[in-house]
Amino acid sequence: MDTGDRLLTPGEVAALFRVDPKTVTRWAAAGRIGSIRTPGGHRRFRESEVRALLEGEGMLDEVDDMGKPRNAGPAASTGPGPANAGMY
Amino acid sequence: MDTGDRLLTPGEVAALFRVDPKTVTRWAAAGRIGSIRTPGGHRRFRESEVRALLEGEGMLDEVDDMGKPRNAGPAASTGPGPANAGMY
DNA sequence: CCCCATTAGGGTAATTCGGGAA
DNA sequence: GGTGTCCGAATTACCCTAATGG
Repeated sequence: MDTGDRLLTPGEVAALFRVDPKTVTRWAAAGRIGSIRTPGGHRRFRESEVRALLEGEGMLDEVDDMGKPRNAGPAASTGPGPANAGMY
Repeated sequence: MDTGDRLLTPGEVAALFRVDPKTVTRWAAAGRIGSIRTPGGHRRFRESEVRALLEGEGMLDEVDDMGKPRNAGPAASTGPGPANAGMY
């Protein structure tokens, strides 16, 4: 099923994370986030991947104690998946 | 669905509370406030949650319960949003 | 074809992180 | 128990100009 592979621009991702578009570009350059390059060299990011990152991206299954239930995280799409997470 | 709240940087939250950014970081580490991490490891806080904390609406019960929990809710994480405990 | 907003790239300053000690 | 400050290191933000996208 479609994971919602809508492509987002660096500016969109930057607004979601409250960071500078340049920072998003740096993440892609560092391989922290999957990126698709246009023939011209510009980057595009997958909406599903960005969303997973925002939510805490976890492959951890965790339920809420209050509020509403939340379905499991979406399967990775075409990216290398959980390439790297947590490296400081 | 979307809370539609902006994300604040530790410095912003620190200025709101008149405390050190380091203190805000400790609150997040202690799970007293929800936090979203950037792929780089930096923290972002929800404007709505910070506002609620400033108003004092975050916790309606902070009486003596250090030894016997009553029903004060098991320390939700992000509050209105999906729970996600940061950890890396 | 031209127009305008956004993005890429490099470089430098400011902020944040993490742990430890006051 | 909680907060403010120190340190080194990493990450992020803003400066610029040129190219890409629509």
